Amino acid sequence: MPTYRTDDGWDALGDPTRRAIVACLAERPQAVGELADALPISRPAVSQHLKVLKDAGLVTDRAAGTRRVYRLNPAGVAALRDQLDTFWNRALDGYQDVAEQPTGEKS
Amino acid sequence: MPTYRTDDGWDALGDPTRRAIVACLAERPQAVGELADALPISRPAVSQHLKVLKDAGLVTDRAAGTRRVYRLNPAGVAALRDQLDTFWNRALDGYQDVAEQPTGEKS
DNA sequence: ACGAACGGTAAGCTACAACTTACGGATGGA
DNA sequence: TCCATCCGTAAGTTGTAGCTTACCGTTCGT
Repeated sequence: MPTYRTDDGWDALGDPTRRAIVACLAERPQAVGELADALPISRPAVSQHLKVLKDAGLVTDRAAGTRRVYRLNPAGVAALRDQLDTFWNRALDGYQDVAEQPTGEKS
Repeated sequence: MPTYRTDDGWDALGDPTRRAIVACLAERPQAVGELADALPISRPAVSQHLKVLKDAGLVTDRAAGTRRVYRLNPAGVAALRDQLDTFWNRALDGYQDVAEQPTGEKS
């Protein structure tokens, strides 16, 4: 049972190429061809990544004629940020003291 | 040149097992054995993941006798969160209008 | 000082996922 | 209506990353 928790977006952003796509889309909404032209990978590859990102709720697609314009989904990004905040706060909760004071943790 | 930007922490959190470790460490600092006992993987595997997380600046280690206590690094988590915020803000910046208006992106 | 335990590293195997080429469906233009 | 373009999917290959077992160094307890 090697699956603890598929937090969607995390898996999606775990890939460098996908992060590059997200970065491109962060600048402005773009079509698949645009992204493929800006990245060193083929169009099909971009499509697949886009599918993953869309499945993760990080991007949304809009049909514009024969083109398909993808854009970032602020809600999805916000969800990730929120989760990160949780980790962060929880860490600070039981750490602040332990972290600063290496209370001479000899045996 | 298939490397766009290795944002450290992203690659680290891209793995479910590593996310589980982070979750465990978020609760409280723990030794390698503790983590291995809580997870369905061997100790060496935990060590390797810990190494990746440490290299990414997401955790720090403290020697406690024969044990090695690892803890989350709030700064590392904050860095991720900050970067996420950047994406988020940038998206909102050039989207709100473009998303609604398909400004006739003909060839 | 000896024994025991904990943790990190090395080497190897397996599985997954990212990328490619090829194909088909759909939409726009002439 | 016919052609061209764009996108998504299918099938296949390859690289890599995660896991395991085995070994070694280090540190504590007796």
